[in-house]
Amino acid sequence: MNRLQESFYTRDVLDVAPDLLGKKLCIRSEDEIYSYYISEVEAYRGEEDKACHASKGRTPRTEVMYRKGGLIYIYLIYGMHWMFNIVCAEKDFPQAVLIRGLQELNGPGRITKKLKIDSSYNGESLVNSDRIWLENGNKPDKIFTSPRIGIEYAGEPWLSLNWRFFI
DNA sequence: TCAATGATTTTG
DNA sequence: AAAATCATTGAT
Repeated sequence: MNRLQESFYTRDVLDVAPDLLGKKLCIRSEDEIYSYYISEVEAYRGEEDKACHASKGRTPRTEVMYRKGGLIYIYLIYGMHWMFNIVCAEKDFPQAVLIRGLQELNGPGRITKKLKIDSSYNGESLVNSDRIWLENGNKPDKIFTSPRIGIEYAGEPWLSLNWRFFI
């Protein structure tokens, strides 16, 4: 067992996001353990980031992002897809990483469908949970960056920031 | 290129 | 109470 500890998550989201690439996402389902390498992520950082849900302030939905790093933030988009996010930074700093892709499994909505992740995981801790956690994996050879996807509504400068990281 | 589909947020 | 929003996907 090689589980990542809380100190990994409580750093700034811009440090955590690229470090997540190549890590293993492990999930227990019916007493079988499956693991997938993370290949694509995006950083969402604070209330001033117009693309981040926390930019509108603390609401029942975004409350979990204001808590300590290492928790899971789940929410439904377009009425049909669960998005899987990892909360970062210390308490009261709303930051999260959206997991957009796993090795041989691209698309944030397809991940949660395949792994059977739903709202019951919201607020769960990757440090303590017995059904989902992260382990050290392969260090990626090279990391690419680009602007984030699907946030046209946020406007500049957020639209141009290279806060998407992928292998 | 666009319909499906629903929790959350705002009053467009 | 009603309407708009939306970090997507898959089919046409």
